[in-house]
Amino acid sequence: MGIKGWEDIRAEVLRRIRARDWQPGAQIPTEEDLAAEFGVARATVNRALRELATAGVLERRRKAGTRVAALPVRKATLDIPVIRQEIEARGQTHSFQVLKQAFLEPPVPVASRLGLPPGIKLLFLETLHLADGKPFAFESRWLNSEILPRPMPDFQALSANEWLVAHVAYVTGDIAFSAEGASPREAAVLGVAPGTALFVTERMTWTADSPITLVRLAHGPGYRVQTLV
Amino acid sequence: MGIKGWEDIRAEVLRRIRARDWQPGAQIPTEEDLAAEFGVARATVNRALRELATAGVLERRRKAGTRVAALPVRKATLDIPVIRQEIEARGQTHSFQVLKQAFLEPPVPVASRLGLPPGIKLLFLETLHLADGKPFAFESRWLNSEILPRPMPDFQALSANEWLVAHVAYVTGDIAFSAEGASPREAAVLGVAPGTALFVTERMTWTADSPITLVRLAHGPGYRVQTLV
DNA sequence: GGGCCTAATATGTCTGCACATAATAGTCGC
DNA sequence: GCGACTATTATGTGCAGACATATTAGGCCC
Repeated sequence: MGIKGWEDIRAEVLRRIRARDWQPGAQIPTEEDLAAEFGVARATVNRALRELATAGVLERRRKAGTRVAALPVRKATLDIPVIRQEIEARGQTHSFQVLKQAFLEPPVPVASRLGLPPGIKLLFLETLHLADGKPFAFESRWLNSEILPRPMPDFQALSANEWLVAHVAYVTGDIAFSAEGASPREAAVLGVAPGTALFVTERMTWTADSPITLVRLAHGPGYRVQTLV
Repeated sequence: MGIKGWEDIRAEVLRRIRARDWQPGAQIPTEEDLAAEFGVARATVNRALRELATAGVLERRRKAGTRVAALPVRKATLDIPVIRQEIEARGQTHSFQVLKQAFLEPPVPVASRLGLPPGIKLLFLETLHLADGKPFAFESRWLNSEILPRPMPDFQALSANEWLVAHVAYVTGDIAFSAEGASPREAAVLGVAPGTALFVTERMTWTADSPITLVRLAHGPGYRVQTLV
């Protein structure tokens, strides 16, 4: 029984917060005090409190101490899997069709978001992803062609996303979600009425030096992104 | 110069992965080897690799060692702020109107998602959130009335969300995002055309023992949820 | 080869100590 | 009282060593 490890300490601290022993905004005892109370080393308490701080439950500042977050900015973590995995996880079969592939000059907003000077040509790909043969998501991708090898990979055979994951350096990037009405083209491709609410995911990725790709994924009705906190 | 702390080690490991010195799926040296190479303690390497593992870049298993994630399931963290903070962060002023407040029997899906037997009455609130006086989001909330004090707080004065944050034990919950067409009522309240694509956030929260609230927030056009990885 | 047990091994965690760092609280001079 | 400096303090990080635990690899028997 009793407190055994940092996870127990995290649980106990959470319990006290939930039980309102420690109220939002209030200061909690120092690491040293807690370490003494639980009979563990300070490093162990530190680990537990640090985890709670990155989860947004606690706010910590040197010298000022640790307090319970007053307005808990909930930090939700989402898993963003590769689209094939996402479909297969539902027990469906993934397939895709490349609808368009061309070197184009990107519109100015795209170029500027990628940090590229206007006038450079990028590889533009339009892909329809299917789950069990039914339209699942419509992908439009701008791809920095400088990172591609010669000859170019065959994106008809392996989706651009998976090729990138396997062959290009691991990337950082940001993701944005929004809702948009289906354009006539999107409506036709996805088989829905124009104006239908689509869930749109936009991802931009880059390496340290250069941008890689800007993807827009439009998902048909019924699509949800879910989080378990 | 040189490696100084766990953050430097994390950066160096990331660099090697990006440079494809260590390829996706490949095994990387053990903590002990890396500690020797960098001239630090194993605990320091452990800290760096652990962070990369929780970020989804590495996969670690006891005895089996550490390898670069083959299909990096990107883990994105989102900040879910209180709506007032969200609006004020844009430099706008938040206000809200309670459009409806009543004790109602919830529809079966709502009751079952909250884990409540059918027939129980819940407090139902409809609130319109405004940013600089313009409609920002439409909130529909089912609230477990058992957790409310007598007399009931005045939700016309303080939004239900903020009252909960301040007065109810810290909660866990899950969040889901989707896109939906505006119902006639939502369209009227938000001042958009019916069928307009709305970005919908659904949150359910509960304490250890009992459910607290189920909220549906419908955001007007232009709303985005963004992540910095 | 198949199945079971055992040893080896990499990560996971803890301790006790130390020093670094940021930020507050207090002190001093005026 | 005010401003600048200094001391104090809580957290942040580091180290070396130890033991725990999960999992694999190898050996053994059949």
